Amino acid sequence: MNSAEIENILTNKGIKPTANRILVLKELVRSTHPVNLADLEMTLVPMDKASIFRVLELFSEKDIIHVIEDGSRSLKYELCHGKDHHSISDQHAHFYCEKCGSVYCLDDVRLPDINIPAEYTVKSINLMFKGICPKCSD
Amino acid sequence: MNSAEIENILTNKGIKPTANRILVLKELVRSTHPVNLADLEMTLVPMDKASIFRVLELFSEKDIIHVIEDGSRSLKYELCHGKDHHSISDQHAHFYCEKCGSVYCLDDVRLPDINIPAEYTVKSINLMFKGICPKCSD
DNA sequence: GTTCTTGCAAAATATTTGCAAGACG
DNA sequence: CGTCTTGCAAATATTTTGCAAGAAC
Repeated sequence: MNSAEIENILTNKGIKPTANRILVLKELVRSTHPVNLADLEMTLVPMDKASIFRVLELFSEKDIIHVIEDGSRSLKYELCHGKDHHSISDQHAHFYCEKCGSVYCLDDVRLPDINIPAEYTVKSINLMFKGICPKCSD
Repeated sequence: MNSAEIENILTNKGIKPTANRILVLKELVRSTHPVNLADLEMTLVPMDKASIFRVLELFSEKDIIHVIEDGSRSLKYELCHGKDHHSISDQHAHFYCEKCGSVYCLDDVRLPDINIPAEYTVKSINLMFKGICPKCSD
């Protein structure tokens, strides 16, 4: 994905494409795993933690990224993969390895049918499996 | 559930039933919603936060309780309901209200079929819906 | 010049550990 | 005694906010 495409995503969501926002989005596009704030802080060295945080907050509001709670005691962020970069159906399951701390996307695990009472307005879904990953069980 | 039964649960799991542990377990039995450390700290006033924490840690290891991450930025604890006070199938979905912070147990939502690769050892599952609860959408 | 964005510093929130005193057997 | 448990205090880890300087338009 080139810079023009990155900027398009932002503009389409009504976000002004500042340098910092492009940096963060580029990094999220590049990432194959969900990443946390500390990860991004290391990758985007010139940028301040608080600024990264605020960009992520913005992206989350605008449904560009998903926020994942994997039990590692730190939030992880991941690009939405949906065509319009957001939909509940886009949300997929994750596997958190309790040993190495890696998070894997389990694209093949279907989210369950949502048969919860209509009075509940569902905005997002998090399905998290925890245990030991293949690498660590060797 | 009376004190003898509470003590039995502990003894059956190989846990010495100290006064503190009985206190915490009783409170968890009484709770209809998952509770966090701060909740327990208020309910069990004479008891120290660190001690509660360590009891919860122990209970979690011994599969007496589930630890739930609902996105509220604080862990919630809930008694396992399984016959033997633990099984993955016992784990059910939860709904977190982003407005009032309540967590509801959605006993009717089935966990999805676990068709993830066999190389992954699944130890626990967290299925979390987030949005607005009936009370808050009125 | 008014609004939006950024960096620095620090606050706020939660979790987790060190250690010595006390309980238990 | 020796081990396990507890309370107090403090360390850690992360997220989140206040504020002033700077950039954008």
